[in-house]
Amino acid sequence: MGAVRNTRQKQMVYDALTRLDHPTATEVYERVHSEHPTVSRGTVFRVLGGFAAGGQVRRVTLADSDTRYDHTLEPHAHGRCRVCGRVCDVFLPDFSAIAQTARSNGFRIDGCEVEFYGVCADCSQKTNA
Amino acid sequence: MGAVRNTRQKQMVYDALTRLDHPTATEVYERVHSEHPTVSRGTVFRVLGGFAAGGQVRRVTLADSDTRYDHTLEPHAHGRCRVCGRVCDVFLPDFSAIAQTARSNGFRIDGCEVEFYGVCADCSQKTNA
DNA sequence: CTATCTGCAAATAATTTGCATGTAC
DNA sequence: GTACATGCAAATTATTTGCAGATAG
Repeated sequence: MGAVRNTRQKQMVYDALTRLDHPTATEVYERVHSEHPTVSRGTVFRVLGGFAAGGQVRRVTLADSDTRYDHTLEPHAHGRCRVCGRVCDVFLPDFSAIAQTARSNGFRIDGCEVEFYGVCADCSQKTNA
Repeated sequence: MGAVRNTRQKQMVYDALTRLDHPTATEVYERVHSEHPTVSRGTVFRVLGGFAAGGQVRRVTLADSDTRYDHTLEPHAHGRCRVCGRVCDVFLPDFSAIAQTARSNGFRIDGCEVEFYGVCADCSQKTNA
């Protein structure tokens, strides 16, 4: 009981996730569905939810948009470009100093989600050219 | 043209916001509506959106929940307690080191939203008591 | 006065869910 | 064979929007 099964749909969802850039569930659905029209919306949402619960993918909630999914598990923050809207990965130095400050506020940190706003490398280049 | 007007509804929404702890738009609506049944859902959503656009309040998007609103404008991060679910304010040391690291990734930071997960002071105390 | 705002109710849009059928193991 | 997974379509839920009447300045 409780055994998670490996299905074609799960493989297709995971595959689409790796080919897309921080997609929403609907974007994953559209990608999978365009290639395999029998796959349903409900399945894509359920599969992504299962992946997130199982830790195979990371669920990302950023401001002003739907829930996104990220196949990169290495801890990292996200940057939202104010010009093109793209979501970029931002790797950070370690958080020990922050965790310590938070602890002095009484909050014991064991995980985090960080979203930065700014301008991505591509847009920065175009603007300054 | 474009002048923003001061209305009773806006005052009530702002007042409810300050009395609630990181509420969702629906929670603000329920609070306002319970005291003034004529105020509509649409108005509360519109007023909160206007406040956020005007910078009078901060819109906060955290994982696994609806959009929340925060009347505290001083820059700060949020902690989500894994025990009681409460959203706590977490004030951070300055981000200059992080901003510099991000810049070396090509992303120019000009704002951020941070959510930490962990255990809040109250729950920490109860657990260890 | 008149541009902005509000109330209402209908429209959107993301996500969830019930149920009968399909299929991994 | 059987428990878990899927497809479908309906249900939920947060949020948005059109429009006619109300009101702030």
